[in-house]
Amino acid sequence: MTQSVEVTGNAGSGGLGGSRRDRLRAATIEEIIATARRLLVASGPEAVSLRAIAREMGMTAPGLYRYFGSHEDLIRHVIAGIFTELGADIHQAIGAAVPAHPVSGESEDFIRVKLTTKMVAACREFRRWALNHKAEFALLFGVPLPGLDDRQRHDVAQECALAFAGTFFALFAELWQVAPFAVPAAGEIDSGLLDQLTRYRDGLGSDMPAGAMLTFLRCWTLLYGAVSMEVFGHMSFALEDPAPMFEFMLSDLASMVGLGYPPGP
Amino acid sequence: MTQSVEVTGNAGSGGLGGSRRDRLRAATIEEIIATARRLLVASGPEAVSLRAIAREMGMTAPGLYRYFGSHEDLIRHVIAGIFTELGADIHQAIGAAVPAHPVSGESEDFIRVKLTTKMVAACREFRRWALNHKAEFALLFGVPLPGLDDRQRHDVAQECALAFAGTFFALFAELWQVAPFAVPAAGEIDSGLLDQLTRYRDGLGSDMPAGAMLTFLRCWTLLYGAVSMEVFGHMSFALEDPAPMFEFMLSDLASMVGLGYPPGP
DNA sequence: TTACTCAAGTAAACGGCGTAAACTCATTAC
DNA sequence: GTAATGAGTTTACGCCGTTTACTTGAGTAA
Repeated sequence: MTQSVEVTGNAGSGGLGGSRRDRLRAATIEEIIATARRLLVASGPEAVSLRAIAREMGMTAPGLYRYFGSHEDLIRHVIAGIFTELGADIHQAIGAAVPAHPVSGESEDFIRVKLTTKMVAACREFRRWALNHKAEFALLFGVPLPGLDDRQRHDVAQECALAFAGTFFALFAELWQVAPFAVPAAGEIDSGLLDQLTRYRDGLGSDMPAGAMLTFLRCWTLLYGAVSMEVFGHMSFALEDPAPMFEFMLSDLASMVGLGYPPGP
Repeated sequence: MTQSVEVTGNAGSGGLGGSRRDRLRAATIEEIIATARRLLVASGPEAVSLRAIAREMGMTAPGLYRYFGSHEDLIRHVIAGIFTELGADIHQAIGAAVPAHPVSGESEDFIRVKLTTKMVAACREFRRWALNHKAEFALLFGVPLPGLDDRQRHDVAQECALAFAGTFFALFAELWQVAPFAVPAAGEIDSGLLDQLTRYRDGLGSDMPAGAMLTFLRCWTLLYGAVSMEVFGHMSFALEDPAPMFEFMLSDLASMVGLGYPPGP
């Protein structure tokens, strides 16, 4: 599932090649982000310094302030790019899981199986990507940059994060439309929570019941927990290889959306 | 549930008081760790520099190398201390949730309710502590220090993390012993996973079935996911106040161990 | 008492970091 | 032809972890 959107060295440098650019052309935001990304992948988060990026591009650190207001601002753009790429990657994985075009008149059971396959593929791809891109995953889903306390303001990264969530949500919504499953009734949900879920749903322009939104978040929590623990090594106190545990968790997840045990990988 | 084990300024300084110590007495490892901890709480993770710690103690940074091999080594000891404190804190919360001493001849239902209460109290306290100690939580449960790739070696922090897990596990084991619940049968579990679970169980000296160990880890994954997402602000894309969602997740968790909907907070 | 040892530091330095201010210089606009 | 501007550079400041070499005071053996 590793596709062309994934990071490639010096993306967009237009044939200049090599790590040092001549001084005939100005740098572009995209080049800077790509360079930062390359450093991140190659040498980890602490290697992504303004000085290192500038060095890699054959310029000096203060020059980067023409393009970004601060180091954090630059990193935020890197994050935004990674979110977008991850979304596309998972989107493609979903498509690749069910290669055949839909045929009108398919049985409901068949559609259900196809959706199960898609869902499972999306989750597996999320884990696979995370394990293959630990530094990037940590940047997106680990401790946030701006400090733990401040509210997130409108921000490139937040925007792309929302778009990424949309990738999963679209699949979930499709599943709900085609093969509705049991979700908590509105009466079972705390009224404050119900309000928030309704707002969230309306913001997404969906018409699913609040209980379905809740189930979406429950699924996401479970998926996030399992993948984060594995990537960050917080599961290793118990399991040396968490892969089969992830598969088991997928069945928990599938049962939450009324699907059977997922097919093997 | 905030108790005496929580961080207090200049813990263990033996009446010296103030931030500058005179040079009549050597520093102790405990003092250094406590100072680092105070900086962490007061000013966040990036404020915990050797220079800042030393400054706070009225000495210079290289002097700390008498006590720790590196900055990372020091932080690891800080982490170990926080794990221990968190374990004690949750242990106390469990005790406080069911204050009465056990009476022989209690009905099984009553015991069950008591255990539900304990379990829920432990989970709630974990969340409460995490939200009140975000920087510390991030250090324990966020992106690990040594980089994402290297295997964890035998280490103070890992040791204390294991002990911390024991706090939850003891409760889980008690629950299982007193009121066994349905767990996946050995036949339903992937054989590789089964092996790992058995090893993990044996390492803990327990005699629960592997399926119960699996359920323990499923519960922990869910709890970790919910709390991490909230503390790190990764839930705010959907919910402004994740508290009622956490309560709902507690009911998911309770049903996994055969308990009813938990009583309100 | 004196000499020796050694733990517990300090001082200075190295290279790296984010960032600010002032300056350079080629391209463009008029 | 000249002024303005974009895209940098130089220099500097104050942080950081870490290393090396030096100091100092307490304890100890003779």
